[in-house]
This record gives sequence, structure tokens and C-alpha cells, in this order.
Amino acid sequence: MNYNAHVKPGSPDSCEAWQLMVQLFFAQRANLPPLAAELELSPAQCHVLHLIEPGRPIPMGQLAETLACHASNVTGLVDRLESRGLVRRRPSPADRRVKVLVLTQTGSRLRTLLLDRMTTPPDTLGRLSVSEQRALVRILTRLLE
Amino acid sequence: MNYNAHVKPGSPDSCEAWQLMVQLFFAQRANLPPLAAELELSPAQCHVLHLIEPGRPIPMGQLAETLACHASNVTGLVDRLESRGLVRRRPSPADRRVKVLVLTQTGSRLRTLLLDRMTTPPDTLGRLSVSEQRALVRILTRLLE
DNA sequence: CTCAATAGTTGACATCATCAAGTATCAGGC
DNA sequence: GCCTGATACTTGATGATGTCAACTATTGAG
Repeated sequence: MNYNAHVKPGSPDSCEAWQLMVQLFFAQRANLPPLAAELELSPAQCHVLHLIEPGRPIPMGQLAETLACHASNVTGLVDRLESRGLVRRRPSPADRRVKVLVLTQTGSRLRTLLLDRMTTPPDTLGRLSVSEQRALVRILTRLLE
Repeated sequence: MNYNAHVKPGSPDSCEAWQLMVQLFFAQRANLPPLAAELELSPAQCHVLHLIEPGRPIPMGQLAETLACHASNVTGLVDRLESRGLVRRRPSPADRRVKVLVLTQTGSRLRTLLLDRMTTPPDTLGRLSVSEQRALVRILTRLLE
């Protein structure tokens, strides 16, 4: 038994901040299914669509790594997206084992729609002052580095 | 066709902030499966465990609402958690149709372990100054209101 | 050229999630 | 009391998500 299991790294403030982040994360997690359903997508498909940027082909393996899931799972996800005409597999010129994914026109439009809806800020964000909003932008930018 | 579909409510700053939040959200979403696997849980089970606070029984229906999923899905999720001895169904004294969920000792310990790991702040958070961390706490608190 | 490693697919299987239908209970009106 | 409609949960059917092991094709090192 590890009696130090409850001792966390990081300052008390950073722990408190991250606890709130986890709260927010779970709240957002519950938000995704209904939002996805409006576009006839699943949460996982939204995640994939979010990761394929238009004009920036991505190898399937890299997608699996970013999603932190098994490669064979990506095969199925892409199968369904491709059968809906949102995505296309293309051979990689550099390595014939690799297939890269590109968005179709339809896929690109749907992705824009999805990101548009997801990134519409909740009311609570609008109640912050402008300086607070800017502080948040600055802080989040550094968190994502 | 709604030609204003791309016009977002909220100030430019709040939109930018929320775009970053969505980035963070997807990154965290990819983080959950490996973390859950360490505890032999699925992401969905983590979400459920997070929502059942020790000593605070919650009706199954309320769980379905918070998860934004169908009631029958909760039945299956709870079946598996109960068969692992993490959760128990108990009849509600107020309404015999309702079953409330309580954590077992094991479930409570596992939940603590889970939240402990999830709320361990990433390195990037520790690189912020203390005043920035406090500002983040203040802002996130208001976002969750 | 051989051989281990890598990228992706396939099939088997558990979980997640929805829906429609069913049972039990509740709450209101008669 | 007794209907009747609504609510809480379960069941069974079905599709999506996810893992694993085994497979093919390709790469790259020796």
C-alpha cells in the first residue's frame, strides 16, 4: 500500500484549478452526445473530424495515437466516415504502407459546422469581464503549449 | 438556409477563449481511456463514478439526465458496476419506482483513486505563476456556476 | 536477400448507446 | 375506492465503439 497516494504534485492552487477543469471536462463530455446527434455524428466521429484539418492530410496511425486508441478502431471509424462521404483514404507518397486521411468538401463543411457549434461559448463565459476573458485566453494558450 | 449560421454570439474574446477550451476538452478526452484502463474502468464508468458522490445517493434517472443518455443505458452501466461490487442499487423510500445508487467501500476507494489521478495537474499548469493559477481558479469557478 | 519492425485490415468479442416494448408505481380525476 | 395517463426502470434487438490476435503488405537494417 502506498501511503503517499494522496499526496499530489503541484501547488495547492494548481490542484484546485485542475479539479475545476475536470469538473468542466465532465460537463462538456455530457454535452457532446446531443450536439453530435444534431449533425448525425457520434462523439468519437466528432473527435476524428476535429483532428482532420482541411488541407492537412493525416496518417491513420497518427490519428490512432492522438486518439489514444487501437489502430483497428481507427479502421472502423474511418470506414463509417468514408462510407458517408466525409473522408477519403489516400495512399501516402512517402510510404506505401501508410494511408492518409483527407476531408471531402462535405466533410469539411460538416467539420466547420461542428466546430462552430462546439465553440459557441456558454452564457457563463459572457458574464466574465473582457479583461478576465483575455486573461483566460492567455492562460489557456499556455496550458496547451 | 440560414445565412447567419456563421455569426456567433459572444464577444470575440469569449469566442477565442472557448475555442481554446474545446481544444483542451478534446485533448482531455483522449487522456481518459488510458487513465481509465489503469483502474480497469471504461471512460463511461469513470463518468458515472465521478457523478456518484459518497454518502449522496443519486436516482438512476438523474444519472441518465446528467449523462445526457438514455435510461436503459444507465441500466447496463450500473449492472456492470454493481457486478464488480463498486455500486449498489437501493430502493428509494420516497418513490418505489426509483432506485438510488450508492457507492460501496470499494467503489468509494476507487472513485478517490480516479479523481486523484484525473485532478493531478499537467506540467503546463505548474509553469503558470501563482497569481495566474488563482485567476484561473476564480474564472473557472464562475464558469461552472 | 533475409528478417524484424511497422501500417493497416480482418474477425471475434465486450462495452456503449439507442429504441421499442414491457412491468411496476405514482398521481390526478371520477 | 377505481381508471387513466405519466414516470422509473428493465429487457431484448441492433448498431457503434473499443480491444485483442492474426493476417498482408511494405519498409529498412544488416
